[in-house]
Amino acid sequence: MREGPDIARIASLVGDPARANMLNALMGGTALTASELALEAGVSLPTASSHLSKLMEGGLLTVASQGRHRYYGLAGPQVAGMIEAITGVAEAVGPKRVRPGPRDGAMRIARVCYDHLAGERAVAMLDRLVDKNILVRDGQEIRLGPSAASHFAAIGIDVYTKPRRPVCRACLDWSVRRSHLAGTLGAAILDKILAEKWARREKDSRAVVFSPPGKQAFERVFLG
Amino acid sequence: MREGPDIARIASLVGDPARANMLNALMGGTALTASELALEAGVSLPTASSHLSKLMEGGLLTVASQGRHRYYGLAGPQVAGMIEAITGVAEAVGPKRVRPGPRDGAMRIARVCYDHLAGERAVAMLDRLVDKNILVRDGQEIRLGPSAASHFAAIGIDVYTKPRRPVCRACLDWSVRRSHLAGTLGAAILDKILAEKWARREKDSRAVVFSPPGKQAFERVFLG
DNA sequence: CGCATGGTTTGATCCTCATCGAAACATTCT
DNA sequence: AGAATGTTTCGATGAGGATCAAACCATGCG
Repeated sequence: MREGPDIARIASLVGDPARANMLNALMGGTALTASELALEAGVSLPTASSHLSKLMEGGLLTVASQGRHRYYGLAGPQVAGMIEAITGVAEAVGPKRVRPGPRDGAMRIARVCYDHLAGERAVAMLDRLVDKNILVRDGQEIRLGPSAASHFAAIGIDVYTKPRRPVCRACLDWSVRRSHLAGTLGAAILDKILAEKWARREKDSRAVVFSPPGKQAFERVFLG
Repeated sequence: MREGPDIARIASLVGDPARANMLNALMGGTALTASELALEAGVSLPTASSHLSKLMEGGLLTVASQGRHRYYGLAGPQVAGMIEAITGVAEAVGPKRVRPGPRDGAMRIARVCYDHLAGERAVAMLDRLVDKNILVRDGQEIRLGPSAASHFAAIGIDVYTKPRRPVCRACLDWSVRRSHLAGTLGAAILDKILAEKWARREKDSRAVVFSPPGKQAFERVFLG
């Protein structure tokens, strides 16, 4: 009956279906209002509000009040990583995989993980960037290589403008069980992909689907 | 109200204090009997049995019957990784850190993570092994370097005898937020450390405490 | 065999917590 | 100011599930 950090408290927060749905929705990276989350979770507004305050108190969420809207978002990358880890286990032990459906395939290839790209394509990208010595792995940390600044500047990404969070971080991928790129650079790359319309977010899903020309452009820039 | 893998189901399994205590105990790596786990969780035997069957059904545990004993253990490294991830969040958001006590410090330095060593000392070891090119990072995977076989053979660890699991794996450390070494090699090294009596398991804890000469020996072999 | 020990099943109890309707509060728009 | 929309609080209801005592299996020992 030893006592460590209160793991049961955190897990039970995620353990309610309504709250799990909310967190899943927030894994999309965009902050959502209480009403949107209520809809997402399939519960009434008061119920959702109650859940949200519990998640807030548990430190899993942050909120930004803008006028009469309150935008809820995940508290940070660590929380996102935890959700991914739980998802991985659920995926592995879940015998309920009745419909591996097309959307599921799309998720494996590319999806949003909090604020950056995940999935096979993202894993391949990080591998290639490390191969080309543009990024350098240093344990769990990832550092910028000598040619990083010029390389990313060439495609319109300034790696020095957002000093708050670490620029690069590794994030474990639940579908491939390898790392992909997180941090501000990861976020900037996802922005770029969406801004250039190389890919679009699937409606009501974390899946990211590339158009054929978009896929080519992505491969030319990041896998070439 | 999209439906992914059943994350709430898994999280709610971990979300009960009794079950969380059991899982925590099993993070020590050794399989335990139902009675031991009941004691660990602070509940009666029937209650524990009920919890254990739930965890089994959820796919988080495996059991091995030996005579009239039933030894329960974690289902695999992925489950262990999930627990570590949840622990990390609980640690981060937990304002309840009333007593950072000495045992907590020992845990940060070195502890057992399922079947291998974790903590600052383990992170330092992996860094050094990679620096010396004995191991080679390849994304989340870790491969053996050219001199690996001879290097480990010299200290009595045969890296080719256990082909079932991957030899090396990276595992994210919750206290340092960097990777340490898992896989069969990680397990073999922990075995070595305990066999040579360089360190001993703290009673009723995951902490691993090195004796002064043991620490020197460890540093000579793995950090030299 | 019969007895002890480890483990599970059953049944009953109790309590937490998810849920929603109604009302209160807040903010923005007209 | 008043209406409309977004959000939280309050109160009551209900269901799920954690708990243990007692009875029930199973294995090992003499």
